[in-house]
Amino acid sequence: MIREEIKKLIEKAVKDLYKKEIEVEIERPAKATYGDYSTNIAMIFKKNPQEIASIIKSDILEKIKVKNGFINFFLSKEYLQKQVDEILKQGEKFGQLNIGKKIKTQVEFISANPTGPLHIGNGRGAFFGDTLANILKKTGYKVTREYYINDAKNSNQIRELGKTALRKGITYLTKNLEFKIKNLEAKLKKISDEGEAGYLLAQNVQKDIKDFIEKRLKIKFDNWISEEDLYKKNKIDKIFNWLKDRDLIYQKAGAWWIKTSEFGDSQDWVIIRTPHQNSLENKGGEPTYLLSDIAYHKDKFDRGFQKIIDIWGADHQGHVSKIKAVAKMLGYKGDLNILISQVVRFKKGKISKRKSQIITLEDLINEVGLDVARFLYLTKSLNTQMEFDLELAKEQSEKNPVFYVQYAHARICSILRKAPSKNYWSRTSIDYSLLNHPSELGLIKQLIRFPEIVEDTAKDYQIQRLPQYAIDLATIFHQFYRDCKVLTKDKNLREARLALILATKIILKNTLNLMGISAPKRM
RNA sequence: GUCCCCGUAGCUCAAUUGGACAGAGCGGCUGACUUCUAAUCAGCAGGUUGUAGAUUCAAGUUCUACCGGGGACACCA
Repeated sequence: MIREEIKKLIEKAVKDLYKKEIEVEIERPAKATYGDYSTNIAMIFKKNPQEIASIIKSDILEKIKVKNGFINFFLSKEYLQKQVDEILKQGEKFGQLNIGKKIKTQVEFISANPTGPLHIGNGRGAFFGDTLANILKKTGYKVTREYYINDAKNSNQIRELGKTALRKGITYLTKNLEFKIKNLEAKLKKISDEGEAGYLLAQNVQKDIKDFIEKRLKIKFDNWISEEDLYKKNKIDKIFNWLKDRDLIYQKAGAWWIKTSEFGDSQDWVIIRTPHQNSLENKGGEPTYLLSDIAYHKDKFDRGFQKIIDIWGADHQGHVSKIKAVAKMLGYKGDLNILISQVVRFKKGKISKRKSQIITLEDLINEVGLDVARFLYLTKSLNTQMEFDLELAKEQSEKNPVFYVQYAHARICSILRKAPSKNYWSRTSIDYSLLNHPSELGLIKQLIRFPEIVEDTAKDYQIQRLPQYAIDLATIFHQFYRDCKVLTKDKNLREARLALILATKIILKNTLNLMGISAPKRM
């Protein structure tokens, strides 16, 4: 990557001049006129930028200029022209990095309760998680996508669902569930336990969720982990004993508490409730959600994931410090990231009254399509509270920037279809030095940013950078389209430009692929 | 009351994690289709970044105090 090369040049210059080993940050200047890359190193270390600039020499650089204390670098034409060939040579692999070094990585996301269909809030974790997993894979991590199903028979939500199934309550009653309960009527008649009934119904709901995720959202999970399974496999008992043996839990007022306060959390928490007086069980009360989640995380750690990313909804925010403390307690040495996606809110007073109050993710997809939905979510930082109403989404879908990006791709395909000779892919015969127009060079500069975008995003998880890059690339391509006719009579120029748009097509498609958005050939 | 997130153009959101003149889309207003796709391009208008201080070469970004919005503070999950 060019950024790396420039970084090394400066570090060497600083070392030669001041005998100091330092880590240099390379940035993109705010304005293209300042240069292609820049560094603020002189300001930080209070040195003369001109002095540093003057001893840097490289044939990838056309010139170096100092302005406002920044050292600005301008890439040479020859270097840029060569990059087109590089992109064609690497094809889809361009931008593939190895910063992950095949580290076993898990991204856990969505993990919605199996009590009803996914809602628009779930969409956020869904698209974010899927895209992040794509990026981590692209940067050399060995990624597993995982979905955790909260289907424990003894949990409140499943028992409540059971009540609904047994017609003892209306907590979760919706038309959809009503229908399912009717279908299960025969089986439910033989069940009296709420947990069992809830579990049966939950499995049915979960099947729909899974279908929806795979077929409509086009997200493919590697693992679907059931909480109830953790119970069946005695993982809850095991972790309890494990903690007890190590004196990490204690009994107080009839309940069992875990010593999270000794590992960075603000307090200790209950993991086994006080048994009820009339409880038939004598081994103690029921485990809380925290204990099964500890068991689940222990399971993750034991499976050897060195990097774990949990993506949770805002309502789980209070759970973060607990699990972080638990990770320390269990001696996890890997990199545990817990990302909280802020709420997706409806604009007040604009929800249509005729329909049901809950708008599902499926409603949204039906209304605007998957590509628009994904783009709509991905452009916003996870920390932003999204304001949402279906009207706005529909309105935005017609004028959505995703079409702008896809249109650039379709345009390229159209030109390629009309190209008279089909031998533009024989790279060796192309004279790249003909790509001299500012719009051509500008396009190449944007193309070679792609690996940087991927790298930065793999490091800071700021996914919104991706759609932004796609829009910028489309804009620069459209400008090129305006300025430079590809299918000219001059064969050499034509083929050089065909090579350039082919490279653009590769990068556009790569970017869209990472976001899980289609790259249409015609529009 | 304590903790977390947020407050940026009329609206929805960005801003390379402390950098250069705060940028996109939508909406508004002007222009450009005999052309490789006008789902495009060129241009104009729109801002005291919630308020007040502090830190420094440099603050939308860090710190403090307020104001406002949301979320979390269970022997729920």
